[in-house]
Amino acid sequence: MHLEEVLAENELRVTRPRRLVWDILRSSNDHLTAQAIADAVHTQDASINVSSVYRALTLFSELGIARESKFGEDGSRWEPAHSDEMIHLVCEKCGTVDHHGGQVVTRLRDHLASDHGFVSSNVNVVVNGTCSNCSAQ
Amino acid sequence: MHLEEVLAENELRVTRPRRLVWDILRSSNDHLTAQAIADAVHTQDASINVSSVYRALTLFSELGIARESKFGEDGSRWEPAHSDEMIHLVCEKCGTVDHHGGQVVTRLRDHLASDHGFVSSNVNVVVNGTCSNCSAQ
DNA sequence: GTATATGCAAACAATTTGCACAATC
DNA sequence: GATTGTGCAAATTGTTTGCATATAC
Repeated sequence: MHLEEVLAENELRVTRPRRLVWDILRSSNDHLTAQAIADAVHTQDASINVSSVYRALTLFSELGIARESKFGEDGSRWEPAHSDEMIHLVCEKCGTVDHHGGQVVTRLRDHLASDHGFVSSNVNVVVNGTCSNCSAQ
Repeated sequence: MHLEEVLAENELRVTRPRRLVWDILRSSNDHLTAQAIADAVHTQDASINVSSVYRALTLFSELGIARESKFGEDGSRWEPAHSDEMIHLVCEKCGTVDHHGGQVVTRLRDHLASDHGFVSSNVNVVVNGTCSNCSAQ
């Protein structure tokens, strides 16, 4: 997916802050906080402000190309919007956040729609627990 | 479940703030924000401070009798910890938050444990979308 | 009576906003 | 060149904390 296109389609401009935020979002497979993104942006261009990072993230979310999840400490986490929704597995021991897409979410959506008439636009699953690594010890 | 017992078991004291916060949590079937709880507490005893509300909620969560969920605006939401975990259905049109317990969560936990070795302690599912009422219009 | 909890006010942290200037199209 | 986006600094909002006092046991 090209940022340029999405922005152009909506008559929005391609700016350096937006470019950098997007590249960082895409290249990381973690769920980054706005602050972490801002820090990463900063290593490439120290003149870019946190508020621009927030504005970019909010915009991307409205455009449907990024998603916000709330879990853990330190505020919201951000990730590029994948076509299949993600389950976040947060290990309480080592702190690792793993993701895990798949049919579980799809089945949940189907179930809610058919049996409860609830049409879901956005599913957010956060599971706290102990990952297999830490269980083994 | 009696607050008294749980507190006594842990050699903690039954105080007016804790009593009121607990009663409000139990009597509401909404997911209340700390502020909403503080407001409700205030109608009964205006001398009770927000910080005591936060302290009570944090304590209840540590004791396993309350649960924190992060969704929507205005910070975390709180509810009494039910034996079966809840799915939160947040309607984007009317703002209603419905809950919906059941096997979906249980099945998810089983799946994660058996197929991925992830032992879940706490599952939090937030689904945004349109409720049946609003879809009908 | 003693330890634990509280109220208060101040500190913190995440996020938002108004505005003059800068950069994109 | 017009308009949209940015940096900055200040405002907001949710939450936490240190400390002297009050309260439950």
